[in-house]
Amino acid sequence: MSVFSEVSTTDLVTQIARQITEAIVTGHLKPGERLTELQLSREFGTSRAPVREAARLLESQGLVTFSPRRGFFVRTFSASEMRDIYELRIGLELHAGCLAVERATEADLAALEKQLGRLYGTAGQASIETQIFEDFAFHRMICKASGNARLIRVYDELATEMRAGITLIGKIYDDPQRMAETHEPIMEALRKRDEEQLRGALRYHIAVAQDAVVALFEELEKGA
Amino acid sequence: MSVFSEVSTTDLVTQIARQITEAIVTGHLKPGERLTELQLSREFGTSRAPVREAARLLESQGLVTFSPRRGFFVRTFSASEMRDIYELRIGLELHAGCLAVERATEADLAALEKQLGRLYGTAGQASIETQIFEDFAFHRMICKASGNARLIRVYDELATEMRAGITLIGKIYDDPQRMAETHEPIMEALRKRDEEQLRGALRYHIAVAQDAVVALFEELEKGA
DNA sequence: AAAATGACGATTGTCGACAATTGACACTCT
DNA sequence: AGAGTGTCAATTGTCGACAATCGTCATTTT
Repeated sequence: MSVFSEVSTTDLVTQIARQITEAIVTGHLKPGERLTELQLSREFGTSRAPVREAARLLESQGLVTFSPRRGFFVRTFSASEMRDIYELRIGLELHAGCLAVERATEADLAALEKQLGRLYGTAGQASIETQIFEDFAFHRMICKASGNARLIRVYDELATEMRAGITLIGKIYDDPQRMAETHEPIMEALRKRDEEQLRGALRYHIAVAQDAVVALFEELEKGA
Repeated sequence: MSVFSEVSTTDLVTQIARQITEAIVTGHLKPGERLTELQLSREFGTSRAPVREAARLLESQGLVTFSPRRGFFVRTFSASEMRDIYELRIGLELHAGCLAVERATEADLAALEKQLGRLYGTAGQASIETQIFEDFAFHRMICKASGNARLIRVYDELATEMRAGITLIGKIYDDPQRMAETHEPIMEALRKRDEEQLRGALRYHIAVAQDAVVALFEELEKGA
């Protein structure tokens, strides 16, 4: 048994992709903004090649768009795209929930309870980014409890898009305390392992978020 | 109005990615096989750069895996991964079906009927690749009828993985005629726009396929 | 003979360079 | 002035090259 931990071999491409992703979901890079390869490569202190590969990764992940001979741009989300994303999320998360009802271990449930506590903890003090992060973490744990690795991958992609969209408009969580409370019906259904109740609770919870986000995006489009 | 059709500007990367994908799903490139950049670039008559970018695309799509300093390999599927893929497909397609029940136009339904006819048409004469293709086309049309573009993107990714897996083992559709017939309950539910019946029919249909594929993969793993 | 070591070929990681293309601006002509 | 045209800087597409690294196989050591 080795006493040494592995030396990090994360290649440049992955590192760059991560940094760009972070910049996008935190709103540091704004939708529609152009990603100039040369400029980025200079900032990262690398050549253009790794930047291009990283950008391609993000493209297939839907975070940036690519136009031949014109380059990469931070993806813009329309209201209808956001509607689609949330609609897909409903299907995905309800499915995950049903699986979780059958498969979740006691440890999974305990972790969820703990995460719910963290949600309450964010009320009043944490930044909005932290609130968003913890909220997503809760829902991700439900997907995790489904035991389906492929499902989580899709969910993570969706989550990234949602975060990018939400950060864009900022104002979603007007009341953190209330935000945490709306998760209670979900947690309760999970405790009871009641599939039908969980489906209902999740569907309602996500639909509310969908309505809010879509409405904001429609507002945004009207203004533009 | 222009009389000229657009000149194809598909860049090298996309072309290469398509060709590699095709080679994988048709079994021309076998799982676990190494993708040597230099060799591929010579075959395509390009340099390594576009090949690398294409490979990265396929990686995030899950068709190839990437190991730093070792290169790209055609993805191998385990039985449990296949189970996850089909399990996710169930969630996805049932959700799509429910949406389709509400939203499908008469034209959508007519197209589905036509596609069902094509399924019968493949019986007896078409190659197994054609049968698989037409089968997937039918299910894709259900997703299309959901009107959710994001959902289709995920479905297409899953379909690619399923095709890659199925081609690997080859023998799934032992009786094309019967394969076509098993789609009848689905079509019937769509005609009646009966959500519950559609969910049941789809779930059963896909679960049968899942059982067959997973069993074959488990067989394969035992042998190896 | 088995295990450890060393060297070599093959392959990837990254870079800088050059041609091709784009978009914007200035210019011309009517 | 307005439409069209030409020019130019900025940027992308692609390439070939070189260093770093990995796997393999022969060699040495115990």
